[in-house]
Amino acid sequence: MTKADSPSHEDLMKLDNFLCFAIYSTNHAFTRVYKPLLDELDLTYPQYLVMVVLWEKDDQTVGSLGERLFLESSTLTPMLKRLEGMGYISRIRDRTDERQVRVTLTESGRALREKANNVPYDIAGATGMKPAELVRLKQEIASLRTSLLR
Amino acid sequence: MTKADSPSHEDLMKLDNFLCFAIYSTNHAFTRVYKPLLDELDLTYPQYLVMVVLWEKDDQTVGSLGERLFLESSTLTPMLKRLEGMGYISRIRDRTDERQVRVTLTESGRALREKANNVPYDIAGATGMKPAELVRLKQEIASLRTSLLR
DNA sequence: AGGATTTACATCGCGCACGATTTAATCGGG
DNA sequence: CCCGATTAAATCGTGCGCGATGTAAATCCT
Repeated sequence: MTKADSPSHEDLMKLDNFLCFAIYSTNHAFTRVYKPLLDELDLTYPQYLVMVVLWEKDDQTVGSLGERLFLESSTLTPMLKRLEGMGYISRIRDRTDERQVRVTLTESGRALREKANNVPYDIAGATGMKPAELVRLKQEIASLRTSLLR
Repeated sequence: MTKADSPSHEDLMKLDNFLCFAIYSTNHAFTRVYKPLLDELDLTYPQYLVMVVLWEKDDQTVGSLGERLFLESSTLTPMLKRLEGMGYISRIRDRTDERQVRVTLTESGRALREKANNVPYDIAGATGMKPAELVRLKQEIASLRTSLLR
């Protein structure tokens, strides 16, 4: 394929030219880099993301967590039960609207934040990218996500 | 955060500033976009990636598929058994090295390629990006993956 | 007011995905 | 030639992740 041409069909059918596969495999790579760091906190990677959302804003419903993380209640409910079992959060039905479950940090959950302080720096280091590059790439990918969900 | 500063710690702890989350959530978004297209082929998204690898080069071992896709045998073995059950591939122990399993396309597996012809175009369309942009972004993300796995 | 509809979460079944372990085959050194 | 080490898959247990479905509460509508 030359610079001026559109990719040929043969090119498009090669795995290495799939943007989705780049994303897919890089996502797995991130999970592997996070693993040893999160093992210290007894968290999985998705559980860590939930904690990040709660550290940012405590006392949210299952629905609002799902909206933030793009996850369904069928994914979150079991995850939240595990986090509750570990003592990091509590799940309580909302008094005024019993359909909703309010998720709040426990003391232990708030304390965990300090232990997790270094994680973003370690990860940023593993990317080998400069902060400004990271921000730009992140933004590009986020806007791709928006296109896909449109 | 101003243009000249490094991100503050508070910034770094916000979910929206996580490159990993952009990747994670965009990966899920891709899965959703692929779903209706792949339903026609009776394939899941990871199964489709396996088929793409085999369409590119038939007759591979479980190990080489895993190297290509960054997956372990514990993931591939059950997946390959499903694809075999659907009649798209066959799994046969290598005569000369009985430790290896050779994965080859069946006639039905090769035929499926034609039915899948339009998929890359539909996906490219859903990204809303120009071919050249797609290639550049894909390359950037692939090199990020390389850094992470180093 | 009260039945129909909508909303929020939970449950279930299925398919990844991995680490740890197991099994079987091959390789290598003495 | 044989026994220990290595290699390739498979197996097992755990945790996402989703769509379809269920359940109960809130809301809507006349």
